[in-house]
Amino acid sequence: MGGTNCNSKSELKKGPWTREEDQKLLAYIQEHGHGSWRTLPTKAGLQRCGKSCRLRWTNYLRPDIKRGKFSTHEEKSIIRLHALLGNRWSAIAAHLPKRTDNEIKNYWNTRLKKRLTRMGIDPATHKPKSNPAGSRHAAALSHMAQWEAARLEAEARLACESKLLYKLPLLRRKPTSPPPPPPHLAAPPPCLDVLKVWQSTTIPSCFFRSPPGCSLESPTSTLNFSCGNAHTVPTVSPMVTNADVMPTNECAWGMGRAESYHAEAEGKTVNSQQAPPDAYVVFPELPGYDCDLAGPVDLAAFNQDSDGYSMGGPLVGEFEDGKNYWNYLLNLVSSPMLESPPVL
DNA sequence: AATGATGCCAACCGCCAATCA
DNA sequence: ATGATTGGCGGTTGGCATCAT
Repeated sequence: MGGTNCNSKSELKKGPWTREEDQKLLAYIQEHGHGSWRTLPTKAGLQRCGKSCRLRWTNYLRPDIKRGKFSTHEEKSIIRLHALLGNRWSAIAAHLPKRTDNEIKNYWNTRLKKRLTRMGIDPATHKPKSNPAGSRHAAALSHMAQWEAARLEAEARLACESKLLYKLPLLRRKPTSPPPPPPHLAAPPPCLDVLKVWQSTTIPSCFFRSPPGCSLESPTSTLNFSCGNAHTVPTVSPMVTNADVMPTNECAWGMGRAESYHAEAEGKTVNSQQAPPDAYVVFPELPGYDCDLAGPVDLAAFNQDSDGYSMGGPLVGEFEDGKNYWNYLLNLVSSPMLESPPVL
């Protein structure tokens, strides 16, 4: 077993790839596509196992891979995505365009994990290891624990509801809406990835069926929330009606019909259109809004950070000067004054 | 300059789930 | 229904580069 088994034939080459091997693999795939990875090495004239070829392609040779230093925003994204998703690198990579899961995993293991550890945060749980009570850090990290608990609760619930949604489309609230798309058109079952909650204020993949013209597809991940080219990452402001809100102990998750959206990229509006008829949005409870959400709600309005990125999350507004929790915490991470561990 | 420690990252390994025959 | 095959994922390792002593 073990995928395209690399152990069965001892004559197969291992170790670093040479330029010649890269060129062979690249040339073959560009001409024929990869097809079956098992048979590819023979056809391409490579003394490698198919699995090795696949990894070399997905992690290194693919033309749509962005390499090099991670930007500050990417770094922030990895941290908060990890807080939401844990070590699900492919899921994280699905939300970082052009980055591979391997690269993100390496970056986390070699840098971000250590940085969090230095701050006294357990990188596995994003909770404080030991912290003096009453400190600003402790307060922040206690919210992190609440967020984590809410995440788990929501994830479990949404996993159940994702099954129901196929049987009970529209949550029994919208009898005039169309049935779910046929299997060949359907997106993956909604909300198994709880990150859609976070995404719902940021990108159109919040729609169960995404609108055209956007993509957050990872070069490696098969978790496909994408729908087109990946040149830009638009900010999308869905308008939601007929929402159901499901409160939990600390926050609430909502689900509503996506009436319309407009997308922005590179600082300007690139389109404005009706949402697909079967598009739905999952979103965190909007602080200050009535849970019944009688009218349309602009999700983009409730939570953006100073960089203009939507931050999402149920804890907005609990911090002074309007900064949301995640932004606050991420600023802690990147703050030079916190390079050393907190004073005990 | 030599050597050991540490950082970094490409690649490998083993497991799992989906698909196929 | 079942076993084999395949592709994908996350954890781990090997080896090179850089830093510290």
